[in-house]
Amino acid sequence: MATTAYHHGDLRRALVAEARGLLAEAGVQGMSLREVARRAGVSQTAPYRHFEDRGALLEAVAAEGFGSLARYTAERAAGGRSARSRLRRGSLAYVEFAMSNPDLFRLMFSGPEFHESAEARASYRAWVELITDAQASGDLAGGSTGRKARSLWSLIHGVADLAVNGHLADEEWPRLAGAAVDTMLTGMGLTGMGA
Amino acid sequence: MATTAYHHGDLRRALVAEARGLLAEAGVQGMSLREVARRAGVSQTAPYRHFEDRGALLEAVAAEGFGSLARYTAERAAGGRSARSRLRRGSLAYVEFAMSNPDLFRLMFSGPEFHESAEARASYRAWVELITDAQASGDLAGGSTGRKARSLWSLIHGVADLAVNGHLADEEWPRLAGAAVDTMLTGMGLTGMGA
DNA sequence: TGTACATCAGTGAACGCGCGTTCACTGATGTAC
DNA sequence: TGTACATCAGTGAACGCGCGTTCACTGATGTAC
Repeated sequence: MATTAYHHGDLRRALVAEARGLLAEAGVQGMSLREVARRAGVSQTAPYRHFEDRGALLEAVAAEGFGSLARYTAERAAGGRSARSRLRRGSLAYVEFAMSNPDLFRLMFSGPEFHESAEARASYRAWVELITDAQASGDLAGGSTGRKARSLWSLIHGVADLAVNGHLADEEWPRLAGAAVDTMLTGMGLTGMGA
Repeated sequence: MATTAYHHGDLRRALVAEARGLLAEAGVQGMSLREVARRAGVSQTAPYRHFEDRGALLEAVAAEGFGSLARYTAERAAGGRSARSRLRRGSLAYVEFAMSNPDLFRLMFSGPEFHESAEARASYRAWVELITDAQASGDLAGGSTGRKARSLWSLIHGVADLAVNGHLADEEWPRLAGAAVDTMLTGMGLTGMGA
């Protein structure tokens, strides 16, 4: 069943996985449909059974990326004991994800066509939930939850994008991410300075 | 002199200008050396007299972009009457520039090879100067000027990148930019709330 | 002022490229009876 | 349980593509004497 020529079984998933790997190795340019097919052990035209064209495969990879990002940040944030700590940990995780998957991160945020997925929406919702959580605990003033979520997201996305593209030194971005998030939370009036 | 076949006179500059225009029309992918040459009214091989390869032309375009960005933000910031206002106006100008030149902005921040120019350094220095200015005026506490500059830059760069790639609604990013910068400045302890 | 020559800045033909995509096809699977 | 047939998921050859880049070249300019 694993190596039958016909009826691969889960080719769609396999193609997305190979595409993600190739993307990490060779960048968006290097992610060719033919090489992805080769790696999946399938003919060059087989992908067309599952994706309309190369762009559709890229969109699927981006969607999967948003899923991974949302899961990673949520998991890391959950380990914090205070609202501030959860926000800080989630933020740092976002940048770490970007630095670990630079080309995937670039793809995800390289145009409007890549964030029209349930996964992309979920990754935004993660920020809203962290803020809601901080407001519910009484550490953060209520109101304009969305605005606060987008402000924090913008900040940490900016750190991530600058770091990924080499504008911030390797030894600086972790400290900058923490300090900048702290500054912004303070500006929002967040109480409870505990780490 | 304008239309002599040989010895164009200022071909290098013309090529960068055409490349920037083509980039705006067709994106990075669409910016082909041959089309740039065609638009400059020159043979397809002429660009090689001035640029080692396509990548070198892209780098020149990015450098020019950083120059434009630095000039635009500095000019707009200079119109503010208080330190807070200058920081706010410079920030908004940064996002406006990105929204007016989305593909140029994407190119400029699409990899480490595009910010190794004097212009790129100057555009970062603009932030340092705005912060230094705010500290000198006594509105902002001294110390860690670079850290503060990079924090603010990260925030506004994040707003710009998210807006450019369609993650923020058209009617929201100007308000978000203003509000988020205000929040961060407040977190930094900036006094003088005047607009 | 004129001539010889080096240098500079273009030309235009040609190569090679892997790629995305279309096409008509065939082998494997599932279902109705 | 067997057979007929529809459907699904692959194959492999072929086309066309504009592109980046190399090459040997030629026309224009500047300078030494």
